[in-house]
Amino acid sequence: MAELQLQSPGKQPTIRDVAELAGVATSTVSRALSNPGRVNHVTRERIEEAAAQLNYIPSSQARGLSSGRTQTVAVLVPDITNPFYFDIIRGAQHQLKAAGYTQLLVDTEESAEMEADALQKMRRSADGFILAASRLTDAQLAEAAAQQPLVTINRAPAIAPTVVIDTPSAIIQALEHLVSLGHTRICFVGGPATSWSNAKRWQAFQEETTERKLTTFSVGPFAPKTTSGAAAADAAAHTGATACIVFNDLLAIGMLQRLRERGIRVPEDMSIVGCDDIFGADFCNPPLTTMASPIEQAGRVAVSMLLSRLNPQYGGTGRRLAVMPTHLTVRASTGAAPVR
Amino acid sequence: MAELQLQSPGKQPTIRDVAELAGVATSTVSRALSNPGRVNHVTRERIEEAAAQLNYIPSSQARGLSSGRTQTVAVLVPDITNPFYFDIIRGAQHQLKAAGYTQLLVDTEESAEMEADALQKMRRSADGFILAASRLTDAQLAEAAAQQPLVTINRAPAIAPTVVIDTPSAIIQALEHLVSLGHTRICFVGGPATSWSNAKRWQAFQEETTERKLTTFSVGPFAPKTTSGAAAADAAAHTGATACIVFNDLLAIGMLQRLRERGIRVPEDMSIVGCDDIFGADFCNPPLTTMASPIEQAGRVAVSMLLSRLNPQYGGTGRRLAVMPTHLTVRASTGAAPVR
DNA sequence: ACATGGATGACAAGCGATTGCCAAAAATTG
DNA sequence: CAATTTTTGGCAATCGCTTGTCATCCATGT
Repeated sequence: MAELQLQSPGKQPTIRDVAELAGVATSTVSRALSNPGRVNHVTRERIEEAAAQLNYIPSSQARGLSSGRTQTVAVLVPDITNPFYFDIIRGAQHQLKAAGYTQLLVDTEESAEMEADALQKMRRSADGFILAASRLTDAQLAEAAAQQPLVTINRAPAIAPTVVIDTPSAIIQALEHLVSLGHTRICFVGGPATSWSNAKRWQAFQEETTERKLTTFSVGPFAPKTTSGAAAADAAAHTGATACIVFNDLLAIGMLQRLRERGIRVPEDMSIVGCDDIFGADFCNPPLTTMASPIEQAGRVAVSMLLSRLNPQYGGTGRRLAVMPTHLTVRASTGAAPVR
Repeated sequence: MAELQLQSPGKQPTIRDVAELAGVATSTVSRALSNPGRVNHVTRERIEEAAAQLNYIPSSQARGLSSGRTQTVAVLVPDITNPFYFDIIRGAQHQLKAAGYTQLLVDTEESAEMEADALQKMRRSADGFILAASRLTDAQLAEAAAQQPLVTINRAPAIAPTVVIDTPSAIIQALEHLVSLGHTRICFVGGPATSWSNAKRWQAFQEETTERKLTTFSVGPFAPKTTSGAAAADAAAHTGATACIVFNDLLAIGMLQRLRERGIRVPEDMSIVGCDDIFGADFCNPPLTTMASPIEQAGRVAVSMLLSRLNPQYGGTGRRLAVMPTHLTVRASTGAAPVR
């Protein structure tokens, strides 16, 4: 492929070269390429042949300049190294590529400011945004949503179209599981204060434990990283709880390590339930009981929602909310409550 | 910030609006913004003020169209969900952002074809490319390198500027470690056939084991995923080796799981050494002895090399090769050879 | 006070595509 | 076969910015 690359490397063929070779006007080439059906079948074939021969690739810059669209979607995640997000990233990437879009990945480093900044700086260069676990305030988010098309993941609906992972219901499953194992003193280990998911999980935890008349504790907030696990483990152990429901797997895995160091056995002395079922949850020690969800699918759905908004002609339901189901995956980090 | 957003949402301010507000020509605005020093201090301030007031962001499209540069670099990785790469991605992202560039992330899904395709399709939209663990043949790579600026990571030098992680020397360290533990029958568990790193590691393994007169085996190739670990573990166990040096941590972690299932104890019956020290290597069971390297730094260095090529005026050494040091991190997956 | 040179900033020509408009050609109809 | 409709494809304006060219202006040296 690409054998007759005789032009000097720097010179890319333009639409004019193609038009000349095919013996038509540039506008015809443009239409043949981006709006087939508007051009004669034979002519189009001739044009496509010429384009292929020249190894012509339209300049997305020029295309964007005149059409106003960039065929690009920016995906903002708080932490690129958090395995939770790369399933989202991959899901989004798949769906975007299928639709001929390019993905712009931005790591906002858990900072609302960087997030707002990226949103602002890229508003010209992206047709739309996917905000995964946005750290923005409701007001900031509303403002951003007013300026450009965006879809959020794990964020309050109503402000913008959103894909939520139904962790509250997973919390209930987790509590049921723990109660059935005899636990009555349960601790919630909280994630970032600005995380909407965290708030929802905490809320579900409170409601459910109150109803079941369980003794509860809570510690946190902690950064959602394994390195915060030590502090979280110490705090949780100090409460006297026999089981913990942890904001996410990263934190839970960090706790596992610390508890082991301290000689607190999991699950004999303390049961741990994580959330997300990320890469690593199945091979840590002990393997983590966790609330699993179709994260990659969440990424795909978010993109679909965004694209149907960007290209209303393709139809699409235009729904503003998608809820992803979750289920508890029981592994070895939960067990019967210790006898007192 | 951005309080007087009175324009209708769709209409972005252009350079003309800024020029008008500041009372100068558009060209002056352009120069003031992208080439300060070419414009009077006071005038520039006035322009900057006007720009800020209008919340003006230059269109990267238009800018790219006339300048020929896109201020964008594409980073191609074989598998976005492989933790090894996200350190590279993050390193690259940091360095790119610092230089005012945008990162385009592409997951080539371990496919040489997708890689070549992306390289081709994006040649107009990116100023340069970073190819992490390229799966291209030497010929394809040479062709690509002739068409556009690119830097490879973990790929033969000479064809293009490269950042290599010095795993061969790490292999030697690993062998030394295993020999000192009494192992004499060692198996190399190979990664993808198209991986240059794999070839280099295998070569180093062979040379060193020959010199030390060790009994060696090799199995593979295997896909670098935990799911391939089962097959790899079975094959390795079958050889009768007492220790394995595994292409990467992903595969090694997969093997760990399988060996456990089969009742083969690690490290009592079999020692395992991984490579890369990825996320998870420290908390798997048992924690993995592995060859660690500054992966994020590799990403940063690759970007630096690329940028100094794209912007020769900024100087930069223009070196074509950077070697990242590695060292063995001993954890619990290696131990004394079993007594026969 | 005059010539000189360096800053400064206005003008206008592109960059490579898209797209509205319209004329020519082809297909359809009565 | 003429009249009408539908297709087809060319012209040229336009998108927002960069940049080469050149006139103007001011500070400097003599």
